[in-house]
Amino acid sequence: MQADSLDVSDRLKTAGLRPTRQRLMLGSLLWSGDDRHVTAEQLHTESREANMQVSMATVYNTLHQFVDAKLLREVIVDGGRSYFDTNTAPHHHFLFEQTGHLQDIPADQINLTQIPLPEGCCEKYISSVDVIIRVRSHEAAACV
Amino acid sequence: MQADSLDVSDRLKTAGLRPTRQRLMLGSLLWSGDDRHVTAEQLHTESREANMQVSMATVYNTLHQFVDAKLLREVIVDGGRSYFDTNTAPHHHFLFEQTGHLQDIPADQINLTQIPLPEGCCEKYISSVDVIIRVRSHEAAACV
DNA sequence: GTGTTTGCAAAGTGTTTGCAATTTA
DNA sequence: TAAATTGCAAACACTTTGCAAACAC
Repeated sequence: MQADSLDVSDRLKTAGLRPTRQRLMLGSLLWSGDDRHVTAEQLHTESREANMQVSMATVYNTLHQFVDAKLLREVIVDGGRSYFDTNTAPHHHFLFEQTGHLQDIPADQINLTQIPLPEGCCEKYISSVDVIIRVRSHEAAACV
Repeated sequence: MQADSLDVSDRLKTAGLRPTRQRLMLGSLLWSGDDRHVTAEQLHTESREANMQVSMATVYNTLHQFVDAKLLREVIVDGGRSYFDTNTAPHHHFLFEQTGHLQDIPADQINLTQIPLPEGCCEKYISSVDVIIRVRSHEAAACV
């Protein structure tokens, strides 16, 4: 599951993005483990912790380039901040309200075979169906 | 379906909110017709058009008081702006991406009888299940 | 070398807040 | 009159942008 920097480089090239120092580093932070949900702020902090200088502007620009290139998906669950999700396959999310953390829900765990369509619209105009299950308590909630 | 100002006044009193000039006016804009999805900006514009002076700060404060009092529901579908939904019953939304408009989907049109739960969590910790169906084309899209 | 990318600082957007003046009960 | 509410202006958090310097190919 570990994606080394060669993979990141290839990924960028395939997407038509030059493998610059900054993109390689942000990409390796994003893709060197399990699927993640990060904010621009978090990623910026991580890159500073890794002693790699990247400006906030570049973090934002890069994240959006990755989204445009379908290397990431943007998830909006609360006003103010965007999450960037390394899982680009269709799926859904738990949102833990206390912490703001997201957790993936595989698409097949939610039955959405019969979605409604608005007046005069057909399936091919649906760009996505997003389900967010908001969880009041914290992640490891004991269920009484 | 028309809610006159007496209704608004009653609604506010029941919710424990004093029926001030501003709340009565915003309430009557919100509740004098079909269910609506408005932004703070829109509501502020509407109140100015009705020749009623209300400050932006008061629009925001009032909307949040209404949300806290369960007279409204806040819907977040894109970063930056919040929508306030006069339909407080459980339901879902179409989001028309071109216009940013929302349209209600009655809860019973989407089958969500078997929702998954995160590790160590039970139904009673679920505060809501929100489905957003994003529609690429405009509202009156002809389907070829 | 040429076009792309970066990073700073400034501007932008939507929202929240402190506090004095006003209004409500 | 006492407590709640309003509105201004300033502060806020997050994000975007213009442009000169740095970089990749």
